Amino acid sequence: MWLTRRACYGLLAAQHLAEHAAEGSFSATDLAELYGLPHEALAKILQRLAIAGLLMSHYGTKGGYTLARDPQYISVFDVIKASDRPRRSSLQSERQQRWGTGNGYHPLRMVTQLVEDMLHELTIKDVEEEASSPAGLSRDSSVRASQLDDQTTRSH
Amino acid sequence: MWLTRRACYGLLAAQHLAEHAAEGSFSATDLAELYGLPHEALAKILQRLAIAGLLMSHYGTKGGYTLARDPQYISVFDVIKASDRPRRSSLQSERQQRWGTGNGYHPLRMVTQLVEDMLHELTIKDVEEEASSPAGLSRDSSVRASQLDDQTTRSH
DNA sequence: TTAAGATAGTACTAATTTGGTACAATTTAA
DNA sequence: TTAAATTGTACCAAATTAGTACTATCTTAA
Repeated sequence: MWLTRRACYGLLAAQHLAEHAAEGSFSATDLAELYGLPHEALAKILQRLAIAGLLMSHYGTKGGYTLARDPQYISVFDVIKASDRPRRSSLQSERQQRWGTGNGYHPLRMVTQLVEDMLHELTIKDVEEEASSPAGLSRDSSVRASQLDDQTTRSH
Repeated sequence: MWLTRRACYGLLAAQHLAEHAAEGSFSATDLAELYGLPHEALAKILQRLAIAGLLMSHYGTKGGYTLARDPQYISVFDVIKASDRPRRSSLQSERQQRWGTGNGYHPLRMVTQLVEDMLHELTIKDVEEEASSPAGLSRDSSVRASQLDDQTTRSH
């Protein structure tokens, strides 16, 4: 519905690196072949993830990318944002002033904020665990639990 | 970050109609002038919301739009979807087959599903209440609570 | 009955974003 | 030194999105 292709590539790569962390680094070529993705496009996204500090890049013949830190400390939000990064063009700023953090129009701010908070709490580890168990959505994830406790202060 | 302009317009209109429900109907012209939005563009979105059954349209000189049902029964997801509606073109279907409900690539499905579920439970009433009280995000909303209970089957 | 003001619907154009490619430079390991 | 990898930039094509114009239809009020 709303995930861009680039965000998908980024999440896919992050998830793969998390799942196969034991096997060392994977190059852009490796990942492109594994998932049938366009090589150059994927490479550019991996670069962005590396610049954002989410991946570590390794030059040279046996180089490639590995996760920069533990999957549970990499949020889905970070990956999406880094993958889609160069979205800060001329009009975007004007748009942000009117719809984003700016004044007026709170209702929209609320909606975006809510989604962003959720994506912020969701980690690559959660995604990777989900990918392993093909059943319904995550069972144990403390993710939404903690988020919930933050926002709904109801007696329980 | 991800809300389209049309979705913003739609949410804005829905929120306004919810907040000023007592004042009767508002025409596209009314809303466009109130918020400084392009008239024709807004009108088209209001039409879509009406077609989707979220708004009721009233012809004639003193016509306009009103909410079709109580704000607490209109989800943000519905409004966004109706506002952006004609997104079912050729490539979209191919894209959905690869990234959506289709096979492989679960991790992405999980993320989108999670967000959609949240937007599904979030209602215009929640948004409207938030707009009224400029404090932090909603306190009482049973929204995420129910969602949580659905998805995390942990002993409690 | 008529005119005004509103929605309904279609077609079209422009702008922006997105997806993808190409290529040169740099770095590392064998 | 050479091959294989990342880095970085520039660019193009396609798709989506935003917006405009115009006509038809309907309802109310004068």
